[in-house]
Amino acid sequence: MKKGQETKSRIMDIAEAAILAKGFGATSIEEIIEEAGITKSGFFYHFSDKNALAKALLERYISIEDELFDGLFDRAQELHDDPLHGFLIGLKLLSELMADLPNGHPGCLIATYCYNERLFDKEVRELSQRAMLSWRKRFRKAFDKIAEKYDMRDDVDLDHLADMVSATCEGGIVMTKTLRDPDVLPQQILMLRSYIKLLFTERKPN
Amino acid sequence: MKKGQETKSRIMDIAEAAILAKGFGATSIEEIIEEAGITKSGFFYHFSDKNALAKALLERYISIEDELFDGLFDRAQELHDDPLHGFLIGLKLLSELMADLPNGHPGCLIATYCYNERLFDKEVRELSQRAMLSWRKRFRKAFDKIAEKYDMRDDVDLDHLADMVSATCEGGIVMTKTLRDPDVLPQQILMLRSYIKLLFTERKPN
DNA sequence: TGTACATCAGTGAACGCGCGTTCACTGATGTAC
DNA sequence: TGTACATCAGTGAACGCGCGTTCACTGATGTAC
Repeated sequence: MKKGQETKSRIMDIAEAAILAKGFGATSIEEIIEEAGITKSGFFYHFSDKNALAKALLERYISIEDELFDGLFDRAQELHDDPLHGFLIGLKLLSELMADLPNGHPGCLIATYCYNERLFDKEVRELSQRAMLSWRKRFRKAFDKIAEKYDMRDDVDLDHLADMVSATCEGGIVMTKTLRDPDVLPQQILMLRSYIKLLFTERKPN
Repeated sequence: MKKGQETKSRIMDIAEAAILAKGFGATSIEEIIEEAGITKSGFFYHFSDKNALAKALLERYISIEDELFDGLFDRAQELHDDPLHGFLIGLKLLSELMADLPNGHPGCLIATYCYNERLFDKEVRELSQRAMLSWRKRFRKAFDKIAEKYDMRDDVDLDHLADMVSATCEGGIVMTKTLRDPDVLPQQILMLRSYIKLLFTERKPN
């Protein structure tokens, strides 16, 4: 990586950690550059203003998260070609990944941003929104495939079921952070897994 | 209500709304007093410093939320004396209550605080933690009663199940705020209801 | 290989504004006798 | 009922600090000929 890019991503790492712990408005450029070991003008060389930092962080966060989901559920599907069992394995892998974070999940950038919405311009807010909708679509696709093969014990909307994946992660993260207990998030993911296991039932051959 | 108390709670209303939309650090005393129509010294007459405001807001939020849960699930239990069906009615009522908020849920103060943790002293952080644990205990009690009468289709820990109520609310709120869609939170509560309905199954008479 | 120029990755100093907090004060209301 | 005093619910002015942003600049590296 070129020197400029290396500095830029270091700024972003520091900023992200600070924002997840104090919110965007309470995170000053001053403290970021102090930790990064550059001057304030150095910061403004990389970001035109503070909002540009917010946008860059969110874009990076979303693409990392997308890649993570891609890799995880693709790999799970390789381990078991049945759509339901593949998805259940995916959730197990996700739970294990979250359990492996030594100090618990540091927080979801989209959640902080939603509790800081008034600070951002329309562009950033729409970026969050699009990401949430893309995750709905992603999981909806998986549930469509499952529903082709399995009957459902309860008549629930598959979009709502898809949203449950994001909601469980967001809720689990808030609880893990509040309780300072790294286990809550992975356990909540396993609770979601339990629901999906119960919800879908082998289709009777007709 | 005496005049001082009336002003104090007006300050708190304005502050809470601002904090849920911008975070604690980005909410200035200046903007609060402007909206409240008092001077800055008037603010400091009611709160010794900004942290005292944070603490007062959290205490009020927790006690309101506690009363809400008490009222709701007590009433639900009156409507159906079976512990499972009473609880399912409670979740339905909760979902309807959330659906009735015209602009969607404004946000959970505990969630903002967890994403602003570095800004608060130990006292405030422990207050959040205790509230979360008390909700776990509250719902755990309800599930214990249900589990006395019903078998479970899946062997899950009842503390984790109890946590699922808070996690669903927190996750649903984050999604509702991010998507600007008031329906997501109530629907997620109904998804939780669907899980609980499937999880518990009539005990065979022995 | 040498030179001229362009781009990269910053530095240093200054700016004006708004922030949280303090302090001496004041007018209105309540209470004791 | 009148008076003295205490408490309540604030006001007004001032403070020093840190914030985001701008601007003219610079040394190191890369590229063209």
